[in-house]
Amino acid sequence: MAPTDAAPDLGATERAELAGAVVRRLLHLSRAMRHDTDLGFAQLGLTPAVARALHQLDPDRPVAARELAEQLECDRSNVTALVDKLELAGLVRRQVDPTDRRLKTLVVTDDGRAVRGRVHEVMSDARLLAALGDDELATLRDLLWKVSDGGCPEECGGE
Amino acid sequence: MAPTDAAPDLGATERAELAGAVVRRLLHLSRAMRHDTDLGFAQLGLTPAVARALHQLDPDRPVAARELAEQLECDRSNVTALVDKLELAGLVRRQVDPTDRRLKTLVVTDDGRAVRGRVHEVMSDARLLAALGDDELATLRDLLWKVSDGGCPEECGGE
DNA sequence: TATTGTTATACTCTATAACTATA
DNA sequence: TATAGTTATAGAGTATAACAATA
Repeated sequence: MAPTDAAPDLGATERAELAGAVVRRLLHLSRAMRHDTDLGFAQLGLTPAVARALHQLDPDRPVAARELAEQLECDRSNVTALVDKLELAGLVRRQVDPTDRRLKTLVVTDDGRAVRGRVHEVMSDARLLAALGDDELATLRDLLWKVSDGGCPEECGGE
Repeated sequence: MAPTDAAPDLGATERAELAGAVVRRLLHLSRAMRHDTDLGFAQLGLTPAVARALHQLDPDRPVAARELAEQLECDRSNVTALVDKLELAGLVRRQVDPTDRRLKTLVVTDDGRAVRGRVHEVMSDARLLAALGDDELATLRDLLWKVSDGGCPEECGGE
C-alpha cells in the first residue's frame, strides 16, 4: 500500500502482471495527454498531425520532405498534404534543393518559428504531472529515459 | 548526469522544463506502445478501436451501448459501427433491455471472452519495460498511479 | 418532450500504388 | 534504373445532425 513496497525479488508471473499494469496505465495516461494537446493545437488552428510535423521541423536548417517523413515515421505521400497546409498557413516554405533538384526542402518561416514555439509549449504543458514533487518528477524522468533506450536525460535527439 | 541528481528545490522555470521533457517523452513512448499493440490487435483480426471496445466491455454484465460510448469517451454513433464488427465476428451479442426497450445491451459471447483475454495480453505486453529492474518497475508504477489520480495501485477501476 | 440507437455525412490520418521529374 | 515528390484512392477513426422507437 505504501509506495515502494516491492519485495526484493519478484516471481516471473508477478513481474509480468506488474509490467502489464504499468503498460496499460501508460496507454491510458497517453490518451489523456493526447486529448489535452489536441485541444491546444486546435486553438492554434492546427490539426494534431500538422502540429506534430511543424514541431519536428528544424527552424535552423532546411529539411527534405523525405527526411520529415522518416522522422514522423509515416509515408512520404502524407507529408505532401501536411506541408500543403503548413505552406497555406504561411508557416513553411518549399524550396527546391539546388544540389539535387529532385529534393524539396522545407524552410520554417518567421511566423512558423513563432507558432512552432507555441506548439512546443502545448506539448510541454504538464498539468497532469502537478501531483508529483520535484524529486518524484526527476525520478520519473530517469525511469522513462531508461525505458526508451537508456540514453542520457539531457538532449540526445530523442526528444 | 547521474540518475536522481535533482537539487532539493527547483526553480519554477527548471521545474517547467523538466515536466515538459517528461510529458514529451511520455507522448513519444506512447506512440511506440500504440504501434506494438496495433500489430497485436491486427493478428487477432481486430482494428485498434474494435479491440479497445471489446476490452472495455464487461464479460460478466450486459453493458448498454450508451455506457460503452461513455467509457470510450466517444460519440454513441461510433459505437454502432464498432459493435457491428464485434457482432459480425461473433464476439458480442446485442440484446434489447426488457426494462427499458430503448436500450440495447452488449453481451460478450464465449468466443468474445477468449479474444478479450488475448486483447488484454496484447495490452500488457511490456517488452518496452525490459530495461527496468523489479524495484524500478514498482517505483514507476507508484509514480504513474500518483499522476493519474493518486489512487491505489491495486484495482480501483482505473484500469 | 427527452433519450437510445441508428443512419447519413464529413473531416482527419494514414497506407498503397501509379505517375513525373530528376539523377 | 533508382529516388523524391506528387496524385489518386481507400480504409479506419471520430464528430455532428437528423430520424425512428420508446419512455
